[in-house]
Amino acid sequence: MDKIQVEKKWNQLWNEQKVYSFDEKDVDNKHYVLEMFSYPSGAKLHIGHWYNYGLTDSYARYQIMKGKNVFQPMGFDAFGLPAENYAIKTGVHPQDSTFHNIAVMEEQLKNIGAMFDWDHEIITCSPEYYRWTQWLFCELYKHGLAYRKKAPVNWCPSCNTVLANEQVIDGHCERCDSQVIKKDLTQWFFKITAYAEELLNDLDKLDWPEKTKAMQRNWIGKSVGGEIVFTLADGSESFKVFTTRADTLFGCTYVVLAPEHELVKRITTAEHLDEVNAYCDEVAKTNEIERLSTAKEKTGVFTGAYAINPINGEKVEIWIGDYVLASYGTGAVMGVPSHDERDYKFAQKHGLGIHRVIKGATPDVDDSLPFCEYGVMVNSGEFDGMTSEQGRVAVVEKLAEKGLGEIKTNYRLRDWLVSRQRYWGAPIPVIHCPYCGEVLDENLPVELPYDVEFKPDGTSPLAKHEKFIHDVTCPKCGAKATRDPDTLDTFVCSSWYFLRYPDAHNAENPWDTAWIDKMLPVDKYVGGAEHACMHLLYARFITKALRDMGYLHFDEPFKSLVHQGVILGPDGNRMSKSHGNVVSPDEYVNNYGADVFRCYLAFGFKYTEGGPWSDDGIKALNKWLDRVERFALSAYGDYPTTSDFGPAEKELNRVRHITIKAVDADYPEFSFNTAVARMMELVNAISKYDGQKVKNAQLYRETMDDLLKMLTPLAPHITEELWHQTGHTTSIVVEKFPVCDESATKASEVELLVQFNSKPKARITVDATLAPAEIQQIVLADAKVTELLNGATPKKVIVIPGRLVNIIL
RNA sequence: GCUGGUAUGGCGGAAUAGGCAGACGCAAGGGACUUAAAAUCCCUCGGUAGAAAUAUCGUAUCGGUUCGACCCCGAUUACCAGCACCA
Repeated sequence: MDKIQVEKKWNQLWNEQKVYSFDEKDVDNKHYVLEMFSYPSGAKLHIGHWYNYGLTDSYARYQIMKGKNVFQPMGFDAFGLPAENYAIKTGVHPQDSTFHNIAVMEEQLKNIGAMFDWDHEIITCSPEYYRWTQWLFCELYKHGLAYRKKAPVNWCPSCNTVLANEQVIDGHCERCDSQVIKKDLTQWFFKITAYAEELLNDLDKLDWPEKTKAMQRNWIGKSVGGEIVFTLADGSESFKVFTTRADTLFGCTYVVLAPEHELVKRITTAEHLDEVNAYCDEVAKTNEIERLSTAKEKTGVFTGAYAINPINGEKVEIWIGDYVLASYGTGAVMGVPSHDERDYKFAQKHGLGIHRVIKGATPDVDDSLPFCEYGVMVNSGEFDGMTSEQGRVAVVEKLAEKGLGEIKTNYRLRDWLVSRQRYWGAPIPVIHCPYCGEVLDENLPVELPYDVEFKPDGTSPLAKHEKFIHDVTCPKCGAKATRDPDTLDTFVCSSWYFLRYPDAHNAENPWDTAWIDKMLPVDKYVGGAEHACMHLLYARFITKALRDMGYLHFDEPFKSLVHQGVILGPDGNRMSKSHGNVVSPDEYVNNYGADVFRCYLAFGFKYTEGGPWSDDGIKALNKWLDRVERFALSAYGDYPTTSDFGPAEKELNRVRHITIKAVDADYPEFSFNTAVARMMELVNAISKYDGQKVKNAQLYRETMDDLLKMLTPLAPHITEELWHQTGHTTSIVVEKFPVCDESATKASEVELLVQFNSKPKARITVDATLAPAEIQQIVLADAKVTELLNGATPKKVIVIPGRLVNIIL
């Protein structure tokens, strides 16, 4: 068969007849399968697209055959920096290049032969979509979850533009390689931290890869400790430190404030002023990457001021040091050199005191300093003898009595910075009024103007657009006002797209609540692991926020998640232009067809692992599919038939049903490689019996039908062609998956391994239905076994029916 | 450093629940068919010893539990990924 022609033919027919469109009436039986949508780049589909979309489609096709009403939409995450950079370089407008790329990519995606429901397609850069992204922003704002504050951002001094975190590679600009600096700008944030606790707790409910859940837990970084109040020695002011080790408080010999701490300016003594100012200036200049480097020496300077340790009244020096982060906890820490690695180094360098207050709980614990484990409190007054676990609570509680401490939970998670000084994104729907301040513009969409200039001069094209920025009045008071010049992070667009798909053409609302309550959550979500702490976390947050606003009534967007592995270049490195190891699927698809290519991706890798690309096996899959074709045609050809059902027929039938059982278990697990292997075994069995021993054409044909059905999720075009060539008139796509006949899978006799002291010694074939006691009797009576026993009496006999008999002497 | 993961032939990878390690395929070697090639079909294919039957070793390393361990437990090593001065 000419696979390329066949694929064209069926693809077209399926699309015309909408063989597999979602049935909205049968929503109770829905199965929402979603692949992460992609950015419409100018390049063609790469192997990763095929791997994700092709094989997830196989999963979806399997679910259809199992009777599920599958919803599998597709769309484009179409805003983003590459199109804008392309515009700066070539002058081609992002809107033009993006829609062109989308048209090209749609065609390519259709070639895969996936059953995407294009009627529900969404494109995030179209005003019909982004008006609702802007609506989302407004809703978050109204509910206190969007706010503006001054914050440091990544700034490339050479490109004169703000960079996203992902564009900063080891502290350098990914485009021009110059060092990125920090710049303070007023930015919009989403208050994801309000959901930190729920985002953490609900992970337990999810059928997600453990490593992804672990990454999110890590990212959220919950830490339970205490806030402790230190008062200045002169009694004028106080400040708090956060610690998880209040049990070490008696060992505190100094405190350190972040250089940005608001107290620094007021408490520094005249004598130390120059030094402190110089240090703060220096810190402001160093970039964040350098500052956060663990390798860097712990620097700091003394402010000249003193504070009182509230637990014992001791006077301790107040230092500033750049290893203390202003943005975490209280921006101040206590220094306990005896029980903290960093504090120890800091104290040694600056000649600060070291008092041991924790002893190892057992004598054999290493007593060298710093001792950072939990132990038993010593030199701690009334707390002596308490364990660290008890003490870290007891000390805070004691202080709480005097109002000098409280139990406190901190999270590492920060609020989500969503402003971008870019053009190609959804405009932030806010108007700045000189009288009313920031005011939402709810006349949506706030459309991106088309006629903008792309110059890398540091100002976003939007900010320079006179009409967009200034031709606006305040919705509240009507005064002349200005628009917010920034656009939203593209992750905002992708944080809710799965909610829009089921109701993609709703012009009045972002969605119908009753409808998406039925359609969601997504039953199977498939995409790359690199989104663990970005998209997957944002989407969960937005879902929970919308739930609390009443727009939907479920807690989590993605019930079950699978990460496809990464297909690497043949050299084992990630495919990239700079490595020169990019393999294009086109050549293979053009030579062998989409089905062969998909089958090879299925067979050659463990799906969740991926691995280096190698095309050694692709010919083998081509050959194998040809083989399937030959057998299918021979079964339905001029085949001599009888109604015999002898041993050969029984055996073929057995393999057939074992295969059905195995493949039926493999597909839902994304275990495509073993599914193919099992089907190859069935073909081998057919080959073994074909035309020689099996004379029963009905069995042969039924077996062949089952094989084609099992194979159709992976090779839909070829199997559809064979299905029709063998006289069927329905579409195989909507056939039911074969059902395993358990009774047929059992052989009447089994070969058991006989072991002596766990070493294999003999093989005995017995009736498969025998009970262990009967097996033991037969085995011990066997001639070979009696010979090997040589008169000895076994101490013990272990019988595993269907497997082995182990005789212990 | 922390967290998670991985480690099985020449290669990609199997192994339900602790029960015959290496399924399935690739590569390699041999053979049939053919003038020849392609295609197809058959056989061999973890190491060592042996003509063979067979013996023996073997799932990163070391140890343990068990009649029996790729699988469970303890320690170690290497690699991959994410986070990384989070007090």
